[in-house]
Amino acid sequence: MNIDPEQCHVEEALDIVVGKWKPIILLYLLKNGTIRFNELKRSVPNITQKMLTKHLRELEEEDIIARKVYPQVPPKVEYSITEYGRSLEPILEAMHEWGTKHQQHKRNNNVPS
Amino acid sequence: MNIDPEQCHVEEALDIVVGKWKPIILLYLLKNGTIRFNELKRSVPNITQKMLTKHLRELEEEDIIARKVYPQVPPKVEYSITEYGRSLEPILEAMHEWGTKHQQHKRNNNVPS
DNA sequence: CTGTATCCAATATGATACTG
DNA sequence: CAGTATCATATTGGATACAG
Repeated sequence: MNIDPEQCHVEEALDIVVGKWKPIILLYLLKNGTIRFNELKRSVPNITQKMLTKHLRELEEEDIIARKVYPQVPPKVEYSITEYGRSLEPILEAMHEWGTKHQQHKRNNNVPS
Repeated sequence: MNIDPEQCHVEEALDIVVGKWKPIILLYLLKNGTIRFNELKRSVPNITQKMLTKHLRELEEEDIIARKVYPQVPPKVEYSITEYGRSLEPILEAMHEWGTKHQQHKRNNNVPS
């Protein structure tokens, strides 16, 4: 470990990825490339419009995703992962793998969830 | 990307590492191996006893850190990272590196923080 | 020294109704 | 279709006092 705790930037990465629905939103965007608002809403069970909008705005603000509006009625808005946003992929994969193993670890040790 | 969003386990990993002071606590433990409660409290500026205790309990519960009590007066309690806890190190390093680059990315694009 | 307990403020999330 | 506005609840974290 060579990270100096005094000047660690783990938080900056966490800020992007933390939020009740952000990981799953990111996974859908990484998987599909481009997806419409309602399509995403249907894909993420139980998410409210408010939270979907909020998370999408935050990710857009950080240049992780792009928002494309088609000026038509009814409106059509497409979201996609940016080139830059794809740099998060290894981290999400690492967390997914660790999380999977952690579930197993807890089962092996009868740790109450 | 080959993670199925429907069965993603990113959350399980995030749960461990999310919390206002958890990353810096983990970094100190990874760096020092063993550290006493008050030493840790002094190392993490502004943290309250309540939050330090809470985070340490949560990490212990997940088998990331170990707590050793020396039955003496005044009490002495040492915290250390477990073998298993060390498996988080690559993820923290990856996030730290990504976070560092992200700060630079934002500066390059004049993104308001 | 290593905690707990209590009360309080801030933030995150949810439910629901409304709009161009 | 893709949002916004409003009100309510839940969770997180902080301040402070106290205890073995």
